[in-house]
Amino acid sequence: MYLRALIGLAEDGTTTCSSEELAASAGVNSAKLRKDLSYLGSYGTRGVGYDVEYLRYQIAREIGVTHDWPVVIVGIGNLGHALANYSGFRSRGFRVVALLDADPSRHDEVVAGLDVRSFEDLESIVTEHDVSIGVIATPAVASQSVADRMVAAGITSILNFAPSVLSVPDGVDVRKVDLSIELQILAYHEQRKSVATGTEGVS
Amino acid sequence: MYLRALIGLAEDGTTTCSSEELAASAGVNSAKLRKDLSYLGSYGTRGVGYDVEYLRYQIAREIGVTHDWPVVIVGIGNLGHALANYSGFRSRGFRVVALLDADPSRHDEVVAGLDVRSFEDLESIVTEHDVSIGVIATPAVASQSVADRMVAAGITSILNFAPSVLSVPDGVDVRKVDLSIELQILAYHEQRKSVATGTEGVS
DNA sequence: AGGAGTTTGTGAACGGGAGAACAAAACGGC
DNA sequence: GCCGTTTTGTTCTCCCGTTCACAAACTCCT
Ligand SMILES: NC(=O)c1ccc[n+]([C@@H]2O[C@H](COP(=O)([O-])OP(=O)(O)OC[C@H]3O[C@@H](n4cnc5c(N)ncnc54)[C@H](O)[C@@H]3O)[C@@H](O)[C@H]2O)c1
Ligand SMILES: NC(=O)c1ccc[n+]([C@@H]2O[C@H](COP(=O)([O-])OP(=O)(O)OC[C@H]3O[C@@H](n4cnc5c(N)ncnc54)[C@H](O)[C@@H]3O)[C@@H](O)[C@H]2O)c1
Repeated sequence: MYLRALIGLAEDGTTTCSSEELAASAGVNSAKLRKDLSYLGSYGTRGVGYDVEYLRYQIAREIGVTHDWPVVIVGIGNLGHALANYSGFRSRGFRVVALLDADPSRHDEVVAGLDVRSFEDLESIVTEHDVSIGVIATPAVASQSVADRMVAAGITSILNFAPSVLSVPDGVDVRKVDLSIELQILAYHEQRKSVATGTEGVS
Repeated sequence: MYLRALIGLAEDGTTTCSSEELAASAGVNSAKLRKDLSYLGSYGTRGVGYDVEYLRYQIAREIGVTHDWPVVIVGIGNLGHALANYSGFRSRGFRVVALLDADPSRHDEVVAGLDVRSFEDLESIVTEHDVSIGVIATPAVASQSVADRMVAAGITSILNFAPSVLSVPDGVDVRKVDLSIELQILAYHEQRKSVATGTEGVS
């Protein structure tokens, strides 16, 4: 988030910023920001602040987005299409190298300039492009088997959009994005608001 | 997540489960599960476990998904289409009542059985359907102005997919889903793996 | 009826993130 | 060259979520 805020500041022509300004752009407390940055090193100047371009590079280097990461997306349905068409990944250091789907009727399609290919091609694509990050956008029932194949093919980081709990060997990272849960959390707070005001009490 | 795990167990015909089983389904520690459930009440039976159907209802009641929540989606581009077409929201207690977009050329379209309507209709739709939850799937530059309009119209919970920091009045909840950040976190861990093994050291 | 075996609910310990506060360091003016 | 001002880097404290561990409670078998 700090990296994104710095890119925004750089685009606005800002060359230097204080922890206070940067924290405001990122939506956090300035003490937290300074502490977070201190884990990377002492890249600021006391009395002055941080050099936007310099700090931007240091953070990018630390999180490993100085070079592009190849990514494969499996499951080119509603969500897979959106992800494939999303330009933001490219500009943030990720390059979608392949779109895979188990349904042969999808293999004719070209999405975002890429052929949708057979899931069977996973291993060869991973080897060819040295892919370590995979995105799962299949239905929940298929997600575990897709994850297993990914791991066997050599992928060691998985972003899972299916509402499922994946089990993977040690050394493989999984992050889950669960949109229904996000809405449910909002609904929970909404309900508490209405109960508090008595607008919509549930018997 | 517990609710989802319970629904899965119920579909499998399980009528009773222990904290250990349910925790495994949800991917958490069993002590944590028991403590979490204890905040809702004592719905288990010692020596036996939890009644799946009963606990399912109790959790659903607590988080407020016993009745449907109306939702509006603003920004019917790549992501908005996917969200509108997603059937999982409906089955988890959410009903998309309107799709809004600022671009008039999109207003002809019908997505998932709903007309794409003008963003100007926001206020009347919110009032008519008593909507309290809004989803923002517009570009980042538009997200703050969309959020402001939503809040003015009476929406008090926002799910934001744009990579932006929204500022809203007290009493309004915002949750942010940031897919690029998720990938960056995976890339960071990937980089650390390669540095550790010396495969891909960065000078 | 009573004891063995299970499983929940919860008190206590632990760990870590977040914020307040302040010393150290850099800059600028004179 | 020195002092006041600004802002970072870091320490200390607080608070909250997670986990362990165990007593209480329930079932089943004899
Ligand atoms: N669409 C959304 O906005 C949305 C929102 C939240 C969560 N999700 C989740 O994301 C996942 C995808 O959603 P969707 O709406 O795109 O579904 P979808 O049905 O439109 O697409 C799923 C795609 O996966 C492919 N597939 C199925 N099994 C496969 C396998 N074993 N290997 C490879 N490909 C396979 C199908 O052919 C299909 O093209 C689901 O798990 C869903 O719950 C989607
Ligand atoms: N597509 C993805 O998979 C993806 C992934 C991560 C994040 N995002 C984020 O989600 C957002 C949407 O992404 P997208 O790919 O769907 O973009 P998109 O450009 O395809 O769609 C954006 C839509 O918003 C509409 N819009 C613009 N300004 C508006 C306004 N003021 N009011 C109402 N509607 C307005 C546009 O007409 C367009 O239809 C972006 O912020 C993007 O960064 C998308």
